[in-house]
Amino acid sequence: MRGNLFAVAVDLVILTVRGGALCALLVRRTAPPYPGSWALPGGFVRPREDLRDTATRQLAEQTGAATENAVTGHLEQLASYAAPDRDPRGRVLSVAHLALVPDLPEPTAGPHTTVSTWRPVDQTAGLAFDHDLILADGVERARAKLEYSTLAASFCPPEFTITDLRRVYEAVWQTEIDPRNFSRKVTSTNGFLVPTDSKSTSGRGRPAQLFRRGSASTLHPPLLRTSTGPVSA
Amino acid sequence: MRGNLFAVAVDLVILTVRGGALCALLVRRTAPPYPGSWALPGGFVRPREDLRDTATRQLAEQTGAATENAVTGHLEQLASYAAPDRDPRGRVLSVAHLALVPDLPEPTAGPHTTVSTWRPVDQTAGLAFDHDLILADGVERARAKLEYSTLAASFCPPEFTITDLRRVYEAVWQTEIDPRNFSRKVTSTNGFLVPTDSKSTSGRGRPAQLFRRGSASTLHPPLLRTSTGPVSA
DNA sequence: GTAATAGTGTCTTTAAGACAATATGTT
DNA sequence: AACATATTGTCTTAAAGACACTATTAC
Repeated sequence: MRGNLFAVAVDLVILTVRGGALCALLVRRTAPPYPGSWALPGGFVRPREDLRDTATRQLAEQTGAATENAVTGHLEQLASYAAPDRDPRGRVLSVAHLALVPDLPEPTAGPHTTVSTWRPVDQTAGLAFDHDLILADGVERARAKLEYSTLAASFCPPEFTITDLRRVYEAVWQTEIDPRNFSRKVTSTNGFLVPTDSKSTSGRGRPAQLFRRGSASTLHPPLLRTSTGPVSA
Repeated sequence: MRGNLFAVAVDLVILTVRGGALCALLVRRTAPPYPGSWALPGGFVRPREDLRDTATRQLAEQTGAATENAVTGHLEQLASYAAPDRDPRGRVLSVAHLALVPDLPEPTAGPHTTVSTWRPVDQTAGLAFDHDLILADGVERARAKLEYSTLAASFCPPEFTITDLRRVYEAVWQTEIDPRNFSRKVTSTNGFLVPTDSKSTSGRGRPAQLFRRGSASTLHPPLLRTSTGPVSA
C-alpha cells in the first residue's frame, strides 16, 4: 500500500430534455470552496458503498423519490477525474456518473435545502472545480450514445409518442430530423418500441399512438448524426 | 471532507494482436495478496500525478521504452472499480485504462524483474482481484470502438498494409471479413489511410501498398460487426 | 509455367434521404 | 369547415454484401 490517500467523490451529470433543450441539473454551493458557484450534484463515497450505490443514492436525493421507482431513466459511470489541484481542500478523486432522466417537476429545495435548477447545457460555463469539463464529457457521451443505443427513451416518460422521441434526438443533437424517415427507422428496429393500446390526448392534431420502451438496447444499424463528432480519447 | 480515504491505483488492459488472436499483457504477482496469480499490470498513483500520467508511466515500464516514442498506439481511461472488498488490504479504487499497442517483441523481465506474458483474451480466467471483470470490460470497449473509429490502426506498426489492418479486425472480432469489400471501405474513408511510396516486402505473393495512419479518428459511416454486442451500462 | 497474394470491378440488396398524399383528431 | 398533427407510401441515392476477374511478385 501507500500512505498517499485520496478522498473519493461521485459527481453526477444529470441530463433531461426540457423545452426543446438538453438541460443539466446544477446545485448552488453554500460552503467553501467556491461558495455561491453552481456545480454538479455530488458527494463522497461512504465506507461500505460501491460507486454505483453512491451514484444511485445521490440521484435519488437530487431528483426526489419520484425517480426511484421510475422504470425509465438511465445511470452509468462516465469517467474519473483526479488532477492534483482540482480541489483546494486536498487530493480528491471524482468518479463522474451520467444520468438520463425524463422531464421531472421543477426541483424543489432538496432534503438538505440545496438550491438546484435545470440549466441548458450550452449556458453552464463557470461551474465550480473542473465541472465544466465533466459536464462537457457527459454531454458528449450522451450525444454519442443516442446514435447506437435506445437510450433516447430514457429521457421520455413510461409512455411516449414517436414525436416525443424525435424531439429528444432533436434537442440533444440540435438538429432537425424528418418525422417520416424517423418514424420508419424506429418502428422498424426490432425491440425498440412496444405499442400500447392508448393514444396521446394532449396535442392539437390527430392523437398519436403511445409506445413503451422495448427490450432492445442497441440500434443496428445505428441512427447517425449527419455532423461528425470526435471520438473521445 | 471525510476521514474515509482510498488508495488509488491504475490498472492497465494492454491489448495487442499476435498470431491472429487478441492478446492481453499479464504479470505474475509475487507479493501477497494473490501471490503466484496472474494479474493486470498496474500500480498506485503518485502524489503529484494525474491519472493519465500514471497510466503512461506504467505503460512505458511494462512495454519498454520502445513504445514511448512510438507514434502508434493508444491509451484511454476505461472505468473505475471500487467494490468495498475488491482488495483484501483495504479500500482501493482502481482506475482502469485501456491501451492498444502494436505487436511488440516478447516482453522480457521488466525493470522490477516482473514476469509478464501475452495471453489470448479468451484464456485469461482466474486473474487476481476483479481483473477478470476489468479485462472483459476493456475487451468489449476495444471491440466496440473498432466499429466507429480508426483505432484498429493502433494495433499496427507505423507502416502497414490493408491486409494487416483487416487481420486486426478479424482477430479482435473473431470474424472473417471480405478482403475486397474491406479494402473499398477503408480506402474510401477520407483520412483513414495515407499511402506511402513503399510496398511490403515480406509476403509470398504480390507486394502490397504500405500505408500510414491518417488524421481521421472517426469512421462515418461505421464499419459494423454483423453480430450485435450489448451496450455497456 | 504455378502458387500466392494484391488490387479493381460489377451486380444485388439494404437502408437512408427527400419528398407527397392520406388519416384522424380539435376548434 | 379549417387546421394541426399523425401515419403511410414512393422514388432516389448511398453504401454494404456477394462475387469474378486481373495484376504482380516468388519459386
